[in-house]
Amino acid sequence: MANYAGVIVDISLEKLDRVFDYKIPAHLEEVVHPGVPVWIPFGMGNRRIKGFVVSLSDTCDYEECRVKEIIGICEGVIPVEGHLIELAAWMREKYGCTMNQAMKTVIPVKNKVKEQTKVLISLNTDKKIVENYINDNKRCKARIRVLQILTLKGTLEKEKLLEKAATTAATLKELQEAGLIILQSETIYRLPKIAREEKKNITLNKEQQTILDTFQSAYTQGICENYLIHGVTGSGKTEVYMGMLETVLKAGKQAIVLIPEIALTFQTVMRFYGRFGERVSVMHSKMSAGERYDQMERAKKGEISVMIGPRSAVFTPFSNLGMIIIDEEHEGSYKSETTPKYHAREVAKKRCEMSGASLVLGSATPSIETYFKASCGELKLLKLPNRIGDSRLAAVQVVDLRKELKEGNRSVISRTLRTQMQNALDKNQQIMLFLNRRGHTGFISCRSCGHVLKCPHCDVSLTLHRDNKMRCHYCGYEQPNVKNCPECGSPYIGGFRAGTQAIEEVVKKEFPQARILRMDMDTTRKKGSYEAILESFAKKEADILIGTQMIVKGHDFPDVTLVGVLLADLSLHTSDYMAAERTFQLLTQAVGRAGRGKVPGNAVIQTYQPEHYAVQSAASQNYESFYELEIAYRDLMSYPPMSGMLAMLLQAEDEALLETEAEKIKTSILEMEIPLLRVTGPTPAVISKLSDIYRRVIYLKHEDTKELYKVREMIDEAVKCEKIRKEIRVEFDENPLYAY
DNA sequence: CGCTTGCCTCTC
DNA sequence: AGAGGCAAGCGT
Repeated sequence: MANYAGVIVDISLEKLDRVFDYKIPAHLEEVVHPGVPVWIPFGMGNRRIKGFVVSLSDTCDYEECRVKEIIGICEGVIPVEGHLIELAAWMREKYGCTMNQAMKTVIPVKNKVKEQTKVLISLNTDKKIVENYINDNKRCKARIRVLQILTLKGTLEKEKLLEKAATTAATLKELQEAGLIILQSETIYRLPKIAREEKKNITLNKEQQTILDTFQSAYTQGICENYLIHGVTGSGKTEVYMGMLETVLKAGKQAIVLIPEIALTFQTVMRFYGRFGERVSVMHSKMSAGERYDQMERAKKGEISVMIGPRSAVFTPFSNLGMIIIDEEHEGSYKSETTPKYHAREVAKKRCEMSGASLVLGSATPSIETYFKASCGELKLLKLPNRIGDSRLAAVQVVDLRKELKEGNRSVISRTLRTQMQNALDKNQQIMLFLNRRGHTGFISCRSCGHVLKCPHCDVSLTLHRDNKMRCHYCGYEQPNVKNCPECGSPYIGGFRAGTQAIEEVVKKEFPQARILRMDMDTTRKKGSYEAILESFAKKEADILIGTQMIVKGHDFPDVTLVGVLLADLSLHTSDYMAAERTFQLLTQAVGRAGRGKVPGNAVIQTYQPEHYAVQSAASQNYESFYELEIAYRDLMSYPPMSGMLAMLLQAEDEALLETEAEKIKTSILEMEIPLLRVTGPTPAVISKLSDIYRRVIYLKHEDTKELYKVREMIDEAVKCEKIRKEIRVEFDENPLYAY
């Protein structure tokens, strides 16, 4: 029996980021294991602090007489088994955070958060009594409206009912007192109980079945492989996931399904729920910590076998994990923005490795990194090249906006797009217009020839700053702004200013008879409005939906036959190396929205750079051709995945100090004399000043990520022994998704 | 001369 | 993080 426990204290501080030994009192011997949260006396005052047991031992390396005893087990925190502790240790190494930070990400902690509930209202009596009541109380118009709606719809949410009946809570109270309706509170995350009718036998097509067979035969032989399912939009990946899940569940194991944003794929969730019923649980991204905790607890207790959720669901404490599925694996939301800046894909891979589970990645547009791994054989590539049923991929046309301008059309809508829109409207079909705007990173491009000003050293777009200078955010290169295009001399060169509002106005003017919905940050600010807009569009209450990225994902609209991408260039020139990849993904997903039903779809991509390979490959829906060109670019420029990249963000209030210290840090890195290490910067970050704190970035590149970790270690050490002024805050990010 | 005040150290 | 230790700062 172990006498001592190694404990990590719940204080996120580098100096305390180590294991402390504690005695295990006899009465706790049975319950103290690695992963168990405990109360411990800490410091001179013996204040009661939370800690996590990470190891057990018979001896201790510390003066026996000074070792204190564990007070007790900490309730309200789910203890996890050793695997997750190991995972936390791995995260500490990989992402350079403290053990405590890693533990906190891995272990679900209960916070006292007010329980979010919604009130459901339904009729209490049979229709006769209601009818009588209506007849007896003809004057009470509001009450009658409420009753009529309820007779029609059954159960409704309080807010919705009030809105529909155009009345207030007072009416409901009176009805409740009269005993005609019942109000019941329900925790908001609980999914509506839906009929299991969806459990109809789904027949897989040949391609789907082949993939499933491959998986099954390996799985039943106990071989756990990692897979990438590359399936075009609408190829029925979800059905394959379901088949795989069934195999895993049959083997008595549990599975985690990661999806980018729960709200976006509500339909998908319902399908899983319909098929596996009570064994499934869901974690909302909007769920409170307490609600997430409840779900985690259910998982720990073994009440459920499948957890569906966003990136944090990767830590679901299943003890017998058989598989992790990551749907839309290319999505950026799988990477955490806060320390530890982990990528769910990497964590999932590690977790699968540890518990002998299979990893299944799926996407229509896999990230370059993943596809690269697949081509190296690290992942087994499975393909679904065709859509299911008789729906076909949309026919895509690329419109050259330079030509359009030359021929006198200065509208945001090209003549081709206008004609197609008119066609669709005439046929009573729906249209989606998509503006792939991302931030206002002010790149400069030529309207005449499409030329974009780029950094001669880094091959990313230069960004225009207020001082009218153009800068590269990787290396700090700068040059004055230009008046004429350096390629063709045209004066029509400048930045873009386009918003969904402006476009809505243009469309209104051109198609006054069409009903238009707009979806962007402004119109979706209010809670629930996001779903409301999509629902309204699905019900065909509008002909045209105009929106940003958010309209591309999830949700099938079978009546959408035309998709227009208004300005493909917008995402093409965000100033980082992933711009082309992101553009290709967005365009492919956008184009994939068209023709999901029986009528074949059309798509129009408008751009000033029709020859760009991201545009070309998206138009021809050819992932492989895009990949080949993109990986060559990454290779040439030593960007990930061909090389490891580490962003180092330096922040301070004093700009001058920051500048000198940043230079010093760079020098000290260079003094390490790591062969083949490339260091760029320091350069002002994209957001060079944030709430009065100045920001500089240094980028490090090396083929071997271990060399980059060495640099990080050196800097961490320098921070610890204050070789780096403590006014400077240092933060690291491995393979950053966006430029800092 | 003694008491407040702010930095430094240590925490099993 | 937070409590105790210790030396510089200030008031009687």
